Amino acid sequence: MDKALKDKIEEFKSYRLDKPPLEIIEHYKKELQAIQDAMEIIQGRWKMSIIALLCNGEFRYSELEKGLPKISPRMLSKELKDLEINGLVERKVYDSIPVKVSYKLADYGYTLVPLIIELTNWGLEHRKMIMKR
Amino acid sequence: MDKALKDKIEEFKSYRLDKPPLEIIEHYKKELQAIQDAMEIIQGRWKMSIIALLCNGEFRYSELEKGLPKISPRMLSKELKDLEINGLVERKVYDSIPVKVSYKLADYGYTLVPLIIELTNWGLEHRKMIMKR
DNA sequence: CTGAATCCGCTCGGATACTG
DNA sequence: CAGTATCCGAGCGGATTCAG
Repeated sequence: MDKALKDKIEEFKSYRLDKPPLEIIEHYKKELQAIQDAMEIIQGRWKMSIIALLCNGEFRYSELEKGLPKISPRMLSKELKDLEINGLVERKVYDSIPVKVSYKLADYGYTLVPLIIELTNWGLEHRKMIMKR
Repeated sequence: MDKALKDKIEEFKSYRLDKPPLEIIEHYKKELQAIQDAMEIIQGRWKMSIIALLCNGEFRYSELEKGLPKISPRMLSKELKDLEINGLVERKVYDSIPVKVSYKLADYGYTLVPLIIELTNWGLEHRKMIMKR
């Protein structure tokens, strides 16, 4: 682990509440609830991947299938529906033949961008770490 | 939605790759993989909550149970084991009577702090949004 | 092309009881 | 106190087939 990271970790540790455990639990209740709320939305193997793709533009159903090579149509359609219900994704149907459907991030979906960025960064670093071992 | 947020969203949109979908998929492959790696680790209803608590100090098993009122002992012990295997959490046993076991974040666990922060922020905002509706 | 329908195994996660 | 053991249901998620 390099020094910059070690410093960073020390900085993080300094954020700690530094109280008896039961007091921490009491003071931290609201934040903990927030985390559980957030996790409920982004739960599932595919949701964040779909959102991350859509951060970069508009995609058709079949394009999303290409971007997520291992997803089954059942899952893709289910996850998209979930995301639409939660107001994160917008679905648009073009009345052409054959039918064309495109998905894009709703404005509300863009509020997840900072999270996506952190997730990506951590995932990249994590992979590096695993490779080293 | 307030103006500051709208501006933020516009800023995010400007990050977009702005290429044909299939090219985006190609260029974005590595990041997408990173997201899936990360999600695999933090997957599950309780993992991030446990890590978030441990960001604030050291907790005993029974204290964690108090902090996560709805978790069953089976889940708590399983999730803690997962986190330990992934090098995120450290487990320490004190040979007293009765036995005392404490859990704390490993250094590697602290690398998740930025993610926790974003998750918390988004969860708090999301809750506000839901309330308004 | 964009899914919906069906079937099925597996794991997640809860409830309860029990142990060193 | 810190878990383990056992049982169970619900839903995740894959594979395949079919429809508009």
